[in-house]
Amino acid sequence: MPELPEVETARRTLEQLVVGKTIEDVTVRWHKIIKFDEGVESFINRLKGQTFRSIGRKGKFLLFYLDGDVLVSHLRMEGKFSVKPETEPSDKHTHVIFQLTNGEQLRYNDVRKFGTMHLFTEGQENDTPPLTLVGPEPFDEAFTLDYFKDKVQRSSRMIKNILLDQTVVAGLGNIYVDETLFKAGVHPERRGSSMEDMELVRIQQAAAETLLEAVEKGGSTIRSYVNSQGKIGTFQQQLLVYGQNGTPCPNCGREISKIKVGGRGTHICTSCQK
DNA sequence: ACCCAGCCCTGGGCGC
DNA sequence: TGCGCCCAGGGCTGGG
Repeated sequence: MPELPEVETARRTLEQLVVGKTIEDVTVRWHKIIKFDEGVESFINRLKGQTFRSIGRKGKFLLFYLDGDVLVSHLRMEGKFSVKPETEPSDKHTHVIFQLTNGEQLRYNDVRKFGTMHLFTEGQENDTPPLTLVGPEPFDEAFTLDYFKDKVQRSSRMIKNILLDQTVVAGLGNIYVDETLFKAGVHPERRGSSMEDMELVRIQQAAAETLLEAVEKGGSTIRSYVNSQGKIGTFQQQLLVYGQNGTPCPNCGREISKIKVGGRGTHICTSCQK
């Protein structure tokens, strides 16, 4: 499940693979992925002839900058891009194909069909949902303690749910939230209003550190997720609690348990996280 | 204003 | 072998 580190890894890979290449045509096999008010045909027509100029990222969104337009893509659970020769057959989970003028194809593959693509005139993307709903990333200057305190301590929500809220802090998903809360020694079901300043500082540090380390390792490869080159990240090898239920806590040796928080599988050490 | 359940999807794992 | 069921989950929508 791509979170910030996996999306950043995809961004870096795609930058090497598509920048400078031109879209000749687009095939959309699953229309619901395309979130464009004027319709899929119009989406396709606007993209034809545009060249990829650069690739950015905001939270978990990929931003493909073209000639005046920006394609904004969210991979959700299992979306992935790849670049293949047009002669290579596509599989049944390839839902959007960008035919490039050099004989290659940028393909969007998504088993669950949860991913989305928006198209904006460049400059308008940040003033329109979904990007207006993306808050600061853990290592952004805007993610100050005062900002974080304001969002957390006035809330009765559970801290895990607050951290998963992309308007509060962008980039964390289920895996890295569990890792962050473990490192910070905070129980995921703690209410925002009960959080002390020092605990919030620890969470901020743990979130930034966890995401940056994971980016360095190329992200985590859990279940089917592999990056655009088909290569796998290695951060899953150093996950401290996610998916580690039943194994000893790396800190105290007691068993990691798995509970449900807000409907999501949650991994904790009940002795280290209070 | 806030919060949560339900929904979108499919493949894998399970019990029978 | 195959069927039915449940689970995984990010973000949006609708209802309370």
